[in-house]
Amino acid sequence: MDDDFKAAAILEFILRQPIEDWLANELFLAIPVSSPLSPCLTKTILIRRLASELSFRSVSERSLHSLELLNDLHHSNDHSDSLRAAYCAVAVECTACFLRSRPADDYGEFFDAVNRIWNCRVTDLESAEEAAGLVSDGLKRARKEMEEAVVDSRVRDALKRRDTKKEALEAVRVYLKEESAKMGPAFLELVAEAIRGSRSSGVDPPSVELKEKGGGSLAKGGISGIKLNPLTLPEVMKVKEGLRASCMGLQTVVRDPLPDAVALAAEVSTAVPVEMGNSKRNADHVLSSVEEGDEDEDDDGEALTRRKKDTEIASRPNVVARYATRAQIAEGKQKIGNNRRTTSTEDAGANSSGSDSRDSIEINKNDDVVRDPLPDAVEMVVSEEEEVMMMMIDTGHVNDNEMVSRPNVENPNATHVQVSKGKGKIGDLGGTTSKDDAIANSSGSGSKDNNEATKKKRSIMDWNPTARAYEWEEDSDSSSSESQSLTRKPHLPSSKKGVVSPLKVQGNRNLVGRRKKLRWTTVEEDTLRKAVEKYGKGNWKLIKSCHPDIFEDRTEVDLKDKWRNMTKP
DNA sequence: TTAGGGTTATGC
DNA sequence: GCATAACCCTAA
Repeated sequence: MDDDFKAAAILEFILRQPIEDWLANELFLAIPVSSPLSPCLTKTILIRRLASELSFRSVSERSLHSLELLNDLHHSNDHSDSLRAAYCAVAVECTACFLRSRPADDYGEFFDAVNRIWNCRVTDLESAEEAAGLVSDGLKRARKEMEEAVVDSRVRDALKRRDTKKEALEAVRVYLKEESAKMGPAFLELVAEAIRGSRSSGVDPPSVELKEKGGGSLAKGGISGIKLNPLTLPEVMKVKEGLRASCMGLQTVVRDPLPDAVALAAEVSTAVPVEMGNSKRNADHVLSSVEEGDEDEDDDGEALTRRKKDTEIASRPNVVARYATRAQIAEGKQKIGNNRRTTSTEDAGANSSGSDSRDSIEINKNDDVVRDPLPDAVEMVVSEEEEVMMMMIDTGHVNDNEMVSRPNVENPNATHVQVSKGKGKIGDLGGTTSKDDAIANSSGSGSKDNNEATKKKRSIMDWNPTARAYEWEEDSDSSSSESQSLTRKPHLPSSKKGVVSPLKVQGNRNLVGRRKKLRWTTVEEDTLRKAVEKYGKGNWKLIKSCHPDIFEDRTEVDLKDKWRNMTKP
C-alpha cells in the first residue's frame, strides 16, 4: 500500500460525510490522490454527486451520465433493478422537462432531447453489451413513448401532465438508498470498527458510532457512516491541514496495506477534530494485526509476530481490495505472472478467483464490498485522469455567495477555487441545461484546459458533458502534444463532430475549391434508406446526427441530394 | 435547415 | 458527347 491508498481511504470517508459540497471539494483538492482512482472511490464520488443533486431536487443529463458510470462499475452479473429504474426515470425527466419549460407550441428542445437521449444515447446503450445493465423493458417502453410523443400531440400532452421529475427523484432516491446499503461503511469506519473490536476487552470503546448499513442521511451529500459533529470553520481548516499532513508525511511504503491503513486511521483520528475515538492509542495494537497471506512480501520477524496477534482483523475479507487502483491491480497481476494474455472478463474472473499473492487485489464477492468491476468499465471510468478529476465536487447548486466565500486556505489566489459564477470556475455549470453544458464545454475546452488550474484536480461534481462512450479520433491538426494531452477526452458528436467534419471537407477540396467526388457506399445508402423510413424525408440533420460515423463525410445537403438521386424515376 | 436548380466530375 | 452522381448555391 502507498500514500495513494491512504488518500483514497480518507477521500472515501470524507465524501460519505454530510458535509457541504464546497468543503468536500476543498478536501478533495487538498488531498493528493493520483489517478486512476480506485473503483470504490470512483463509485463513492458518483454516489455523492447523485446524492448532492438529489438533495437539491435536481436531475439532469449529468445524472444520467453518473448512472451510466455507476452501471459500468457494477459487476456484470449484478445489475440493479433500482439502477435501471432510476436511469429510465431520469431519462424521461430529462426529456419531458423541455415540454414544461417551453411554450406550448415550441417543441424544438423536446425533439432535440428525444434525439439526443433516446435516439442516440439509449440506442447506444441497447447496442453496447457492457451497458446492457441499464436497459430494461421500462426503458424500451419509455423510448417508444418518447418516439410517439414526437409525432403524436396526445402522447406529448400526457407526458407533460406527468410529474416525471418527482418520479425521477424518487427513483434516484431508492437507488441511492439501496446502493448505500450495499456499500456499507467506509473503509476507515471498518478500521475504526476493527479497532473497537480489538479493544473490546476492558478498554474504553471509542466514541465512534457506526450506523446501521445504509442508514445514513442523504442530505447535503452525506451517505452513511460515522456521526460527526458539525465542524466550525477553524476546525475545517484544521481537518484539511491535518489530512494533508497525514497524506504527505507518510512516505514509508509498507507492503501490507491493512496495518498501514489502520495507522492512517490513527493519524486521521488525531488530525480530525471529530469523534474517532482512541484510534491512536489502539493503533499500536492494531498495527500488529496483519493478514497472513502476504508473507513473501513482508517477511521480517516483527511483522510475522504482529500477524498472529489479531486474527479477527486478519480475517476481514479484502476490505483493502476496495481501494486497489488499476495500477495496484496491474501490480498484483504482475505478481501472478504477466505471461497470460487476458480479456477483460478474464481479468475480472481472475481477480475474484482468489490467490494469496493476489490478496491485495482480490475482490470478495461475498463481502458485499464493492466488487471488482469489469476492467473495461474501469478503463472507461477511471483511466482518464481528467475524466475522473472532472467528477470532483461542485454541484452547481451552491449559491454564488457561498461559492465566493469559500475559503481557500491552501492558496487564496488559486484559480481552482475561483468559483464565482462565470469566472475561473472549472466547467461552470450552475443552473445550465445539459445543452448549455455541452456548448460551454465544447467551446471552452481548448483555452480553459490550457489553464494551469485545470491541469490540477477538478471538481468531482463537475459535469463533463462530453464524457460519453464516444471517443473521436484526434484531428490531424491538433498536433501539439499539450493539446493532445488536454483533449484526450470523449466527446459527444454534437460538439466536436460539428467542428471536425467541415475541416475534413475542406481537406478534400480540389484546386477548384470543390470537394472531391466521394461515391456513396452501399452501407451509406442502406443507412440512409432506413433512416428516411424511420425519421422521414427531410430530416437530414437528424439523420446525420443519428449516424455520425456512417455519414461522417457527408453533409445534410449530401443526404438530401443522395435521396433525390435514389428516388429518381 | 431544407428544397430545388445549377454546376462539375466521372464513367461509358 | 451524354447520362449520371456528386457537389454547390441560394432562397425561403
